[in-house]
Amino acid sequence: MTSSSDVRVRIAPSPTGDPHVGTAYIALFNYVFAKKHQGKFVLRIEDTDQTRAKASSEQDIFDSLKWLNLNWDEGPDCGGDFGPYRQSERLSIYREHIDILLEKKKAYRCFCTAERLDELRADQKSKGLQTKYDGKCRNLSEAEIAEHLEKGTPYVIRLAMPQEGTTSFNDLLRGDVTINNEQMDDQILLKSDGFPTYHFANVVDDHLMKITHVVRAEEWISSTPKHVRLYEAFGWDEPTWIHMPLLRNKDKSKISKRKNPVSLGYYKRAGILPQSMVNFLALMGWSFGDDQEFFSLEQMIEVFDFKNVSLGGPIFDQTKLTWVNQNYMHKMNDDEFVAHMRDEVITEDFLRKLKPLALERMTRFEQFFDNNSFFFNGGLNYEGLTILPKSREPKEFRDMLKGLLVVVDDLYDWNTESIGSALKAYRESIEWKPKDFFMPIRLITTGRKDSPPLNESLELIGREMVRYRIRDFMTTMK
RNA sequence: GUCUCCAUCGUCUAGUUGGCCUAGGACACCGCCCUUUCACGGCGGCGACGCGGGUUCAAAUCCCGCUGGAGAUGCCA
Repeated sequence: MTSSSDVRVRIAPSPTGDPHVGTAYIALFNYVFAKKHQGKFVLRIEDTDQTRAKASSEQDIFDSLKWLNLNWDEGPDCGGDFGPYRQSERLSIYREHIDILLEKKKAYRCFCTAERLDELRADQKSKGLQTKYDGKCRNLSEAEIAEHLEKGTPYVIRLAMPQEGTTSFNDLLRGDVTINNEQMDDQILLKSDGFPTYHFANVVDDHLMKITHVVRAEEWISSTPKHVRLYEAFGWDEPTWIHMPLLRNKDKSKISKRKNPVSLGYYKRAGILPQSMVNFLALMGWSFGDDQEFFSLEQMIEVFDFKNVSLGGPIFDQTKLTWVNQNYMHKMNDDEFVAHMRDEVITEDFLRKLKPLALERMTRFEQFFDNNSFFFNGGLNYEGLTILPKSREPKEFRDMLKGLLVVVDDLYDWNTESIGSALKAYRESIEWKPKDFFMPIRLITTGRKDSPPLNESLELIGREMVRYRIRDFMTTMK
């Protein structure tokens, strides 16, 4: 029996984009559980995907979590006894642990090419079979392995899963979960670029960082048996597994940016107070008891118990979030209101960015708010505006906007130059006249024809709000 | 397709050891009141145990099946 002060939990976001509301959701429950038991809350950055990791995103994660007051005890910025806390800085640790498994014959080198695996998968799929590695490299002779290594054939390391029997684990919220081992794939642990996969890095790090409770989202349930087998291969004790429900879109699918704003930055920009967000997130799948809907982080910690978690995936409904926020807003005193307007809404930083766009279009300062309201607003009102170009059908206009959303999503950096070149490239690819293309975008994102230069405006409005307005407009055109 | 998880009002949920549930609260919506307008606030209304079998004196609550939803099935996490 461990004493409660031994509790150690973590969140492990990957720095691949705007900090996600789902990250905050899981962070909240980890944080509250840690505080409840006087334990430690660890922040670990999972930057093992070289193709997707984005440098600025790590700082954004820090900022977002701090904004919500979900402060961590150990992490890349503040250190701790079990660092480093950035997976890209732990490569040698993973190497050592791979060697242990190789030595124990629990893992093996796989020299199969990506092409072969694609074909294998396609073949299995066409036959209605489960897709899974066929074990070709599982029993290579020492000589064959040596030959491949000699030639420098790229390879990955796979875990040798048991091929019969079952694997079970106990989830604190769901009880025992068992799967047949035939279902289990020989999970890749180390990619050919030498980086570990999530599954491997995660297990190694959780063990070395002495994580006692893995609190993560439901989407991980199906890979937990693999993790269990990994712990077993090392001879380590498993943590307690706790799989929280998944936040959902309106259509019940896993929450996603294509269907719902998911960026914490968006909600901050949209005027949601951090305590509103935390309170609302807590209401997703958990209840305070006694029908109490409003509570602080401190109050939540006081009464927290995983027993009060309900397992149905909650729909992230902005209407209720707004209502929670309204409640907190209306409680602000004069000082709080002034401070918030000054520090969060009409900030000095924003005014400085706005000045070159706004000033030359004004003859009196009284025009400031009227001219620039769309920089501060959320959704816009399109009444009285003719947005659809005369020469285009609604259907193709809609398709253009769908493509535009993808362009907005896929843009790596969000600034005047990158926006400009991306829009230009997109327009050229679909061969629309500039007028048919740019004016509707201007109208949709700013709500007016006489707004400042488009690229600059879009940068200031922000990626998330631009995406929101395009989607919002699309719903109005039915 | 296969595996796994889940299942109370449109939405978030209470219901935790079966009876006090003719299923409670909140959001949204509708109506009324307050009010020179709007908002806030107050009062009220609408509205759910997915279906079928068991077990039991008694089931939203336990068991089985079905159906439905979701996730996983990636050298993403």
